[in-house]
Amino acid sequence: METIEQILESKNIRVTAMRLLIYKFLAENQVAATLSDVENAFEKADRTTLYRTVKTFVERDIVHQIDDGTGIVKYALCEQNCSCEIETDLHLHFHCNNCNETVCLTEHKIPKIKVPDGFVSENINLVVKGMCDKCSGQ
Amino acid sequence: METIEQILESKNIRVTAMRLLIYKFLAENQVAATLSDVENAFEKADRTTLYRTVKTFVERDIVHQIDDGTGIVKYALCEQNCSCEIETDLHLHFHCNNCNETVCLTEHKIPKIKVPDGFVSENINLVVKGMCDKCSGQ
DNA sequence: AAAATAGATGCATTGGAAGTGCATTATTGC
DNA sequence: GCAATAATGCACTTCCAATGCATCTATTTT
Ligand SMILES: [Mn+2]
Ligand SMILES: [Mn+2]
Ligand SMILES: [Zn+2]
Ligand SMILES: [Zn+2]
Repeated sequence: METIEQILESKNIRVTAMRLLIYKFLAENQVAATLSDVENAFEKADRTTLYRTVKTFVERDIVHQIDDGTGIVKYALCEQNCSCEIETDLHLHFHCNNCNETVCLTEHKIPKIKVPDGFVSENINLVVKGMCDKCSGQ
Repeated sequence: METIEQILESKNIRVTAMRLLIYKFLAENQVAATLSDVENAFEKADRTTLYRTVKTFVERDIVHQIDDGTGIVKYALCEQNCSCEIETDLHLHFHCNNCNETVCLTEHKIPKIKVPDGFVSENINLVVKGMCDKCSGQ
């Protein structure tokens, strides 16, 4: 079991108090978080610091960015050993139109998608919208 | 062959000069257009009018809104008889990371996607990112 | 240890895009 | 033509992303 410190260091991210806190926040959160969510969790911290911290995490592939169609970017921790590139890392995301929460369905990989001749697929974003388990009442 | 006037009227959209122009612009455009694209095409028109015209088109299901992950909404005409809802209308979109253009791949329908128990799928957004045919050099 | 360097954080400000309230103009139905 | 209704235009607001620069902190070098 790697500690958070080790995870950060393995990605050449300097360990700071703030970064540890933000990492923990994302780790404890079951749903993808917006920057505002992070802000609300750390009211004393500066918005820019939070913004840049999360951005660093994304650049170093320990957090992935989710575009669920709401127009507001959401963030979630990557799985261990995720490279954020290989096809096997691509999972689908579910956005609940009722509670507005977005979750990673990491077990649900994205199926092979055919594209026309001449097009080269490098990445795939798949978002399913509807009613989440909590909101559908079962 | 329906005229544009007939298409608008069939969806209870009043025919105005501006709306005809915007419709034609979208029809001639092979790639999905941002609001800025529309603005640039009609510099004399007011931004709000363009915004609300496109919005009306979306609400009446003659234009669909595309969220390709760039953070900027894009618009494209729906196909004839599109309801924007039925599963058979859902096609995939391709976003080129090189030229930044997004195109509808209307022939490529979105495959069935399984979601976990309790989740109810109502809509699916599938965007493939990579290199388009023009940019890949073939 | 002190100095030098690099990196992180905080504050102020900017920019872009979406959205709205309200006055004016055009269109429609009578 | 007149009244009602819808479309358009202008001004303004809100929201989030992003950046320049000063300051503080940690690391490295001497
Ligand atoms: Mn995810
Ligand atoms: Mn499309
Ligand atoms: Zn929900
Ligand atoms: Zn291209």
